[in-house]
Amino acid sequence: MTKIKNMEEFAAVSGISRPTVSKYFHDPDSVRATTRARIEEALERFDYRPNIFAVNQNRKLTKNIGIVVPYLADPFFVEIARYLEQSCIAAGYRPSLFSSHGEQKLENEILDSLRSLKPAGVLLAPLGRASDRSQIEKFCENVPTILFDSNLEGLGAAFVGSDNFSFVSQTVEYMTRTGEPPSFFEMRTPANPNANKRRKAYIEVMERHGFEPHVIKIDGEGWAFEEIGRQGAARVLERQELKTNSVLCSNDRLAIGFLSACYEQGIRVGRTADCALRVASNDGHPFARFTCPSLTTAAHDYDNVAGRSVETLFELIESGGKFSNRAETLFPARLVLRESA
Amino acid sequence: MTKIKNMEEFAAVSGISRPTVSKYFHDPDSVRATTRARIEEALERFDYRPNIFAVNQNRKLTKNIGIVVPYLADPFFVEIARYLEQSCIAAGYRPSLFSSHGEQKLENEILDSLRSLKPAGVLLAPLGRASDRSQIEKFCENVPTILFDSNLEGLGAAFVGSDNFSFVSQTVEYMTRTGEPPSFFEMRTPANPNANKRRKAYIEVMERHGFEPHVIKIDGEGWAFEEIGRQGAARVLERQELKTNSVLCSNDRLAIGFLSACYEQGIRVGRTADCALRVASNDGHPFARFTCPSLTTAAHDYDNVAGRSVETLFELIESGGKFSNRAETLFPARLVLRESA
DNA sequence: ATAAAAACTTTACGCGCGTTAAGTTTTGAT
DNA sequence: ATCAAAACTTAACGCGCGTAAAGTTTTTAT
Repeated sequence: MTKIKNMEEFAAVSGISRPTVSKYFHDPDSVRATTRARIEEALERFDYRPNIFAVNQNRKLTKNIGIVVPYLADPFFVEIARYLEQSCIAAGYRPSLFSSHGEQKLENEILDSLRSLKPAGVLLAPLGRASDRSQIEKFCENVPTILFDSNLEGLGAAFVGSDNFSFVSQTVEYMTRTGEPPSFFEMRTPANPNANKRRKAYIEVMERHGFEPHVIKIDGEGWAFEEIGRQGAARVLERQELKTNSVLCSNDRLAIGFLSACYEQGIRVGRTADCALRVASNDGHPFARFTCPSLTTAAHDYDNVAGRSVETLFELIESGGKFSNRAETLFPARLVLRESA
Repeated sequence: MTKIKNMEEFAAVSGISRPTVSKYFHDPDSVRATTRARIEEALERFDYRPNIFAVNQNRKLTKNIGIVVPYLADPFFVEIARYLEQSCIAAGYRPSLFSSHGEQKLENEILDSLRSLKPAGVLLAPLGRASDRSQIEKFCENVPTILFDSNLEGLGAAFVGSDNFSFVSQTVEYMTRTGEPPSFFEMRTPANPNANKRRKAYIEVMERHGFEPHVIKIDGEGWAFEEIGRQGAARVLERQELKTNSVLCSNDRLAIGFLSACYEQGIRVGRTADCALRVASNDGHPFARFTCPSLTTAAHDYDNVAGRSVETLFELIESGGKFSNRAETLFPARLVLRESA
């Protein structure tokens, strides 16, 4: 069996002309059934596939899709990325995964190298506060981009994410209904715009129920949320800054740190009578099941956020890269009751 | 300012001929200093960069490097991947990150799509037991590949990983020195060859110290180690199958599940007198700091494993893709003492 | 059966760059 | 100043494929 070097040779052994073979690889349904059969039969005898570099050089639009997440060490983004990758592959695209690892410089570099990939579209979960807004703006002008998870107002052709109000209202209402109203535990300078929306939602829901909001802001920079949460919680607990026996953490990774601090100080967390504190949180982190105690949390609707993101991107690509108006789709959270609250 | 379309135009505005410009982009030091200066000056005035598809089509060897990990939801691999990515970029290569997500089908697909990327080299952490050995073998014949983390005997040009004996001997010796000898807690059918080496090391070290080894094998398939560990531990604890008050988990993710089960059953874990059980583990998982109690573990030497892997790959690339013999480099573990043991 | 439409074939050019060959200029050592 | 080596320039071909144009065959509709 001779090695097939290029489409010319493959066309020869399949008995079909090269332009038709080229058409087939672009879209198998664009050729006659009998032709398709002959090509596919040849495809089984010889393992040929078009040189993607040559293909991408000559097509105006590649089949590449960029997936950018801010922090891959967060299993939440890994989950989302996995779903996005597979949806892209299923639709015949070639996804490439990138993580900004929490750094603006890296995010910019990724956008830069993404540009040269001439992608059909990009799914971008930006860093948020640390993002270089002007760079992302420029990027979105040239490349069809859907923002997800973290919304940068006005940027990208559309945004798909979670409804932060839904997260917080569910957790706050659950906690107040079954116990004392919670304090809100967050970073002083959150990395992510979702955090601000969650704080606002907390205040609004608390006031609506006639409770006085109590926001605890802890110091810390960067994306090492667990450690920041642990140290912040340690201080808060030592100084007894909690007004009630109930805490709502802005996100699960802070909560993981919080629970760690509680354990270290011998403070028993849970909803049972023998516990001194209840802790709930937001995100539905994959590890929330394994904290001690297991973490009550309002979970992202992973499947819908990821699914809608790719759907929207495909629509965008088919629309030629532009939408007439920028839609924002928000999915509500699903409250997951566990032992911590 | 006119837009530069291709190298021809860029050569024109820089006043240098296209072949020389091409040479510059291949290696800036290969042209005369004055020439380099003129090109770089033009580079500042116009933002041009070579079309990577055209470049890759024509170069025998691309500057692409594939990084494949078995399970990205494990932050351990994210850490390694981050280091590998940055080393590749620093060396002028373009890394692409892939995760097999624990599935053989995906691992094979990744190798397949990697082939068409014509990479200069690949850093592959295989699934292990779930890997399709023959597929990986074929792949390694055609693409310069360094295996890391998980060794498949004889495959790849070299292997870089951790010395499992060092992990287990340190943890076992520490535990026996400061308390009772541990039972070994692992999956009956581990996903990874490292697990087997750890078991063997456990048995050897125990026997060397005159203790009877006690291996506890729990059921469970797949890569959801935390949940497998939790359920397995729950059974073990209920049936009181432990011979001593001391457990060594094969890896940190199992240990996270183990600690979770202990907490659920009200079993206090730690090295202090008021604790019923000591639990240690292996890997140095980024979350091990935040378990309750914090997890004593033998940590991978991340930096060295990652650093040596890329170094070896670069050597391999420079050697033309073949080594005369297949070296296996193992780095010892670093024992991290925390509260759990 | 017949004509129009659809799908195909052949031919040929272009994409952007790597690379080579032959000739020219610059460099640096003597 | 002299000359060989080094670095450059011009010219040209090739990579593998997209794609367009013109002509031919097959399909579909009437």
